[in-house]
Amino acid sequence: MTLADEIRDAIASIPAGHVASYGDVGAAVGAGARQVGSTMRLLDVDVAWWRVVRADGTPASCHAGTAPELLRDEGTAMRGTRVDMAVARFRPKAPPDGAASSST
DNA sequence: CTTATGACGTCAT
DNA sequence: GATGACGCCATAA
Repeated sequence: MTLADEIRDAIASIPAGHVASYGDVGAAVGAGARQVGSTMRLLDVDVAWWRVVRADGTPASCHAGTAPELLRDEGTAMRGTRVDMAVARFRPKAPPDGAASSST
């Protein structure tokens, strides 16, 4: 099990109409915010990356132009071109004790 | 082993 | 509200 797998699982658990910040996903997998983004790009995970936005609701920099449209299509609460984190914010799960270690 | 980069986060200006 | 700067940790070379 690697960060990419943890990240993929965490993002896959995000319901339509909601989003999670890289920080939330990072915490859920026991990693940092940047690790989520960089690892995903490098691993090319096939997940709903558009449901993963920055802490302030701005879409990921590499999809900053397409994410808002995908989010609105799912009924995500939006604030202009950004996501209304006050409503659409979703936490994949609580910070596990084994995700960071991935021993088992 | 070290150096460099990054789909980020928060504070200061 | 937007931009600049530093810190964070994992991955690649």
